[in-house]
Amino acid sequence: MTTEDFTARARIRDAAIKLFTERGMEKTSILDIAEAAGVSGGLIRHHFGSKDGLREACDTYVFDELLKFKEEVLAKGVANPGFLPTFDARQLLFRRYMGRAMLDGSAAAEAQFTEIVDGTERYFREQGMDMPDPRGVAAALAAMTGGLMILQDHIARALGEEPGTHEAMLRMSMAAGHLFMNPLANAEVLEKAREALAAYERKE
Amino acid sequence: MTTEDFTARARIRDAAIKLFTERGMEKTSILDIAEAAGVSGGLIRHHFGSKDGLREACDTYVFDELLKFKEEVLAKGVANPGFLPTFDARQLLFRRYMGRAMLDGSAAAEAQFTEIVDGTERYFREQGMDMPDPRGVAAALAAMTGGLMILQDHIARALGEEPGTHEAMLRMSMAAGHLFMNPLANAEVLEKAREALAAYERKE
DNA sequence: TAGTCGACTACACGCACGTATAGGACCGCT
DNA sequence: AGCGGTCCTATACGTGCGTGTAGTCGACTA
Repeated sequence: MTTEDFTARARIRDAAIKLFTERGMEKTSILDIAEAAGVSGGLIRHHFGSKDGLREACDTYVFDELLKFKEEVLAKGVANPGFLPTFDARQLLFRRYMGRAMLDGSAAAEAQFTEIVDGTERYFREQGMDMPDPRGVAAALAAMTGGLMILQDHIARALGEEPGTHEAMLRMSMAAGHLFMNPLANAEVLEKAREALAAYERKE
Repeated sequence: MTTEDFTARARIRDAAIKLFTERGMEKTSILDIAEAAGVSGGLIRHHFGSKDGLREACDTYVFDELLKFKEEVLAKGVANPGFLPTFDARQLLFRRYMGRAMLDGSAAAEAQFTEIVDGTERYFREQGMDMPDPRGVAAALAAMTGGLMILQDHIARALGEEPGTHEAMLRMSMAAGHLFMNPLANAEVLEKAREALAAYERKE
């Protein structure tokens, strides 16, 4: 966290990121953002040209911030492949934003996804991890962690926890960690999955 | 697949599910759906009352269809816990629809998520699988598979495959299968994750 | 033939929202 | 003082879209 930025432009951007994340792009009007940022609607146009311009600015900002954080972590020597639990509220928000942005089809979000996959694949190879399709696994992993981010409120609700709370995040992270560190399927289930796949192959 | 339903009502519902899934609820107008279904906009209102009514109808329909499929699978004696690969196009569409619906915050989608978590947790217990927080793991698993569904186009793109094709789905499924059946982290990474978590715990 | 009912269309209303414009307040410069 | 530029507000415009209404057509009933 550098020095706080209290300019109207920054306030608008932050409010937009928050509201876009919570409600989605379409359900958030410029006036909503203006109100949340304590400015007039016109000022948003002045600074960002249009709603789409604001969205692009948010995309690249979030993208850059996440990249910065990643480099920071790497500089510390922690070989973080992207799936370790992170609790920083700001970063959680940004990851969620990216999740939504991917659904709305933003260029920056697509680039971000590819970037994550690239990095994870590289990590797999550097660690000398043995798997049949490293890039495929990296992509699946990125989507899964994306699902955790995007659906975190639903997870909390299903667990009877208050969404966004410390407890909910902790429990989710521990559960995800468990999944990543323990094989889920036993031999029997594995065999059934193989059969199902083979049946499909035969049919088409 | 039972006998096809070619009534205007069914055509509207199917078109709505398709467009809602592809573009999202907000970006799809009633007129778009009407055109896709080959009817007038007014007829949608006649049958479903409002756009929200149409959305609810879609929700419950998709919900029911997925439930039917699940029962079908269970009747066949396949102990499918919900994370085995499924390639049926219709079902894939429905799962994706649910993923989007969860983000838009629909009551039916929330119920569906909880239902999946319930079923998965029950499965864990029936199989006697040993884990510290079965419900937490079930919820995380549901969110992860949800992420795979929702972000499947991005996965395909990152893999250089055409979205929605046989190859893309197969590769994604195999990769996901690999993740579920093999521990991802080695002892070193595991230790680092623990440290990160402990550091967070100390701070807050 | 007359009457009713559901399926369906055409069309107009009203509102919300993105966009555009004009102008005021404040600041730095000469 | 005068001037230009930037930040910011207030307000008006256009339009896309959900909604409401009126009305047509065909099937069924008596």
